[in-house]
Amino acid sequence: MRDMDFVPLGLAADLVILTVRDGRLQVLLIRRGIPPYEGQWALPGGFVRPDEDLETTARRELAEETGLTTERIHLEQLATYGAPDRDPRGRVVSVAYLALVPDLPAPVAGSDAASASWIDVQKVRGLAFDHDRILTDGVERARAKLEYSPLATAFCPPEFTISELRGVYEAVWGTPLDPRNFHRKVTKTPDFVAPVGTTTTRDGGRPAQLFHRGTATTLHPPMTRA
Amino acid sequence: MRDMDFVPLGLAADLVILTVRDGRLQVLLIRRGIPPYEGQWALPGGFVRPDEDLETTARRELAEETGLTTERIHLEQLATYGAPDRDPRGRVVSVAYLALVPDLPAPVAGSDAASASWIDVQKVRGLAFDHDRILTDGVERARAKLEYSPLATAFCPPEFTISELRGVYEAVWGTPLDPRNFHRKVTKTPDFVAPVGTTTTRDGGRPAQLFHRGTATTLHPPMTRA
DNA sequence: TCAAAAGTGTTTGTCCTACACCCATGA
DNA sequence: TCATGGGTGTAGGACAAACACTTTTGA
Repeated sequence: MRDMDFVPLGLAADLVILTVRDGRLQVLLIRRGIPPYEGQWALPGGFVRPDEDLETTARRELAEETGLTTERIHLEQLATYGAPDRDPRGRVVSVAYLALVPDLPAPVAGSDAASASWIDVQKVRGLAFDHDRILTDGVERARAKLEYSPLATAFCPPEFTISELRGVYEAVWGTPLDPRNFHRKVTKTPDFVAPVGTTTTRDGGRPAQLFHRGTATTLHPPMTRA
Repeated sequence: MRDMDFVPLGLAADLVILTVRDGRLQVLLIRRGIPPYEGQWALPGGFVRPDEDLETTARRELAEETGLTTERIHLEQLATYGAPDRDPRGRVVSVAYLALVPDLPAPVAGSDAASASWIDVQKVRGLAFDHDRILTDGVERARAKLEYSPLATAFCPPEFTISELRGVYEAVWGTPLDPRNFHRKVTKTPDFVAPVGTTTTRDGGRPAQLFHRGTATTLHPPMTRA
């Protein structure tokens, strides 16, 4: 690093916000109200303010788009995209973040002027800028992380059943899993989940135990895709 | 993303360049010749030029510091660091890259004015800026990737023996591995390595087969740390 | 002949898969 | 009572750790 050299450029934080709804992996997109790419779908995001940390920007945008208290939301840096021609307005470097949120009880309200919607990840094509690529990277990250981390719980409400957790894996990976073996594996992996002590019949059939997140940060051995 | 908003800021690419020498994991550091942090060790890096892609900046710096043709060098984006106060000169956002290079036959020459050295990763402390953190993240990434990718070969010359490859794992992970089981596992994992057909006695003892990289991009099943 | 490293065989235990089977509820 | 999902048991196979053993070189 030599002299300071302030090239004129914009610094943005864009968000890949994923959730599982109706058994399908979905992403929160906004429809752009202004050029460039007016009318097209894009990832939510915004410019980093002076003296604002990158993650603070991301969390602020997340709160604006989802209307949620974001303290308990999983948010991690994904990657940075800086091709010189990625934004027709000029040089804009975007730090992308990946957020995993539970199926929201409240609708996506108050997301300023632009209209926001949950869209099936499978159906998304033709996003503005290089957002197709960013989304692909985010989904791939999420798929990989479910294998060796307890991150699937980030898609669940505070209390969940084992089959709800299984539904997350099936939606994100797009493959069916054996309910019996899944149950055994999850409950036997140390600190993956912890029993609450109560049961629910919201999934039908025999009452299922409720669990909340355990304290594990990595899974040994990992969960395996079919 | 709303209006263009060009906050004055510097955009830099910093490099965590790792190698394995003498059985130890080492990182390339430069001693800073100018303030801030004058005289302290830091990661090599430099500012992104206008209209230059981020990875191009990283590869240019890599070539400058190592004197190598960088085409065959493994280089991947690590993470972006943008705390407002991380550089006392002003707002500087740094995109960090991780490079894995073989034990260089040629010395580290021509790295402009600053003096560059290979330092044992274990012994590094007190780097300039937030470079301790960046280095830690880079080493952690390398350790994790050896498990499920054939990336250990990036530390090896084009032709290598199985025990040289094992030496890479032992150095990066800091644990001894069973030579017999390691040999079996590597040679039986499809497309991890491919036999050249010749042998060498440079490691002493019975001649060892030489291998080069296979075409695999992920390892199934993964290599396991002790 | 000996040391050193390469490479193979074998045992033992763990984990995964597949599926038979039983349990507890609502309709 | 039946349908539905929750949960346990178990047999068979794949794989990993540990280590005895053989092979091929240089000194």
